[in-house]
Amino acid sequence: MTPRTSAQGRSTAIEAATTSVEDYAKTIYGLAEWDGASVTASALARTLGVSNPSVSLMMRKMADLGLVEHRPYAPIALTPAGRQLALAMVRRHRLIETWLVRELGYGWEEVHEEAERLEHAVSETFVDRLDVRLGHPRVDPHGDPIPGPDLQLDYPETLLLCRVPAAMKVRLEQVDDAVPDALSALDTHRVPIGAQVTVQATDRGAVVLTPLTPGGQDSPGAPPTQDDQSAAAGSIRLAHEVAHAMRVSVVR
Amino acid sequence: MTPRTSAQGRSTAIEAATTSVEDYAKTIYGLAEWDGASVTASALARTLGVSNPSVSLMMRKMADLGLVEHRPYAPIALTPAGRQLALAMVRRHRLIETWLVRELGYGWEEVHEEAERLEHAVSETFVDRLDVRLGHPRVDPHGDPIPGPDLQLDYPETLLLCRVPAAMKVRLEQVDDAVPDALSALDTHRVPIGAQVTVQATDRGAVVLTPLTPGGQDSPGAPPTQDDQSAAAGSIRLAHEVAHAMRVSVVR
DNA sequence: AGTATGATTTAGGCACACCTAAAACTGCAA
DNA sequence: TTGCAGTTTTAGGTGTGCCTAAATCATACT
Repeated sequence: MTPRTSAQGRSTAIEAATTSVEDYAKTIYGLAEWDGASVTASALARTLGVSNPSVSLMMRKMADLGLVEHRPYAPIALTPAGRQLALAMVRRHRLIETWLVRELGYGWEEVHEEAERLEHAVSETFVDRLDVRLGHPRVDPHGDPIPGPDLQLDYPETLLLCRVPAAMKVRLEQVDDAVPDALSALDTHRVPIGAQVTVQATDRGAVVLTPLTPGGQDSPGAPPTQDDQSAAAGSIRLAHEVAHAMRVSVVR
Repeated sequence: MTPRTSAQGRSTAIEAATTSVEDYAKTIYGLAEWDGASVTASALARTLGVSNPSVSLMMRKMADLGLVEHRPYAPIALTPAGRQLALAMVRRHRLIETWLVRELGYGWEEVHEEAERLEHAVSETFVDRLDVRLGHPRVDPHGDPIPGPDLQLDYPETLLLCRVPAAMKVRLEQVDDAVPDALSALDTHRVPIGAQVTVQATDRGAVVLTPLTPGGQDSPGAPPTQDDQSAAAGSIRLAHEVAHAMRVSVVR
């Protein structure tokens, strides 16, 4: 897609961002935010589904644009401008997802792909009006916090579920909408965002847990399904990949 | 934008359409539909804001894709597949515009640009759900008919306003949403879609007319503005360009 | 018929974003 | 300390879509 053309070109670099640049910024931010680790070129390549050389070239370009800090062979970090861009994209993405679920009847597992395309096509005006219409939501359907119009983002203190020690009582706060397996796991075990669970055991990243708030939001008409063995036993096993896609807060 | 990737690749050429191809198809269709004339390469270039050679190259590509009929130096016509693609884009565009006006508080003069970008980003699923939510509207806020899910399009028999002979009584049916001057002319003179007018005189495409249904949909609180001279006299002059952007039906 | 005028196509380039293959660098370990 | 394995960058190439400049075609007019 061509660069975003705006009436008043205030932030130069951010206005000049192409679809690709927007995706890179968002992904760098996501990796840093989610894992709290330093972002390597190859992690970025893996996440974006492109080759390492492509990342290398793009990092040079984005460094020239003043969006990333990057000395050769060193890890990658966003500059303040880059973080601005990333947060703007996150805001778009999460508002769009909220809208798709609330008003267009999408399931929470369907919205990611659609939002991924739409976020590059909408104007600032659009985002602001959507925000008003939705009543300035603070989190999206996956529990992910939505940056405000000033791009400020406040979120509760959370841990990656895969890093929670055994025997801890926690509340499910967020799921990564880009990991379908995580979404479907929560769906099939009827564990909604906000549910409390106890971590029973951990096994090299994989997690076994028990729901405390029973049944979640079982729809009134639907009888409890008996066809799920682990749910029947009250104990759920999540693969590392899946547990890595969830964030929880500690319950005192 | 990259080609539209679909789960089941049924119509090959249509699924492989890039944003540019979609725009070309839509524009060719628009020129043919609106004017009823044969579409030349340079008219296409002018409308799309690209150079003639670009059109030439793209026509070869779209001919290879089976979307247009084009022998060198001859006018351009869509194939049935090309028409399908164009109608699908028109459907998207008009449904999105309807939604922006109805639910996001956009003015009818703001929606074109936004829809122009969104129409390339949304999925078929999105369009269908939007259609349902809006209650299967048959026309958009500019009076333009919206193709159904089967891409069938039925519209009333209309004339370009700039071709209406003098002394004829007509009803305003459609405005071209891509012509801001036409939209603002109707706004300032308070002539809504559906209004009846008499064509007073024509002057090489320019048109002078008198409203018959007075006042249009004046908002109750707003007193009739006195600051418009021609409207006060009950007689409105539209430049050719503007009159060419409107379609009317004959009132018996 | 002959030519000028405008429409159209070919030729040659540029920017973006991606790729594979090969070279260069880093840092850990024998 | 030297070597090796993995990471990262450079080199060279592809596809899309656009551009300007130059050649070609079609036609309308003298």
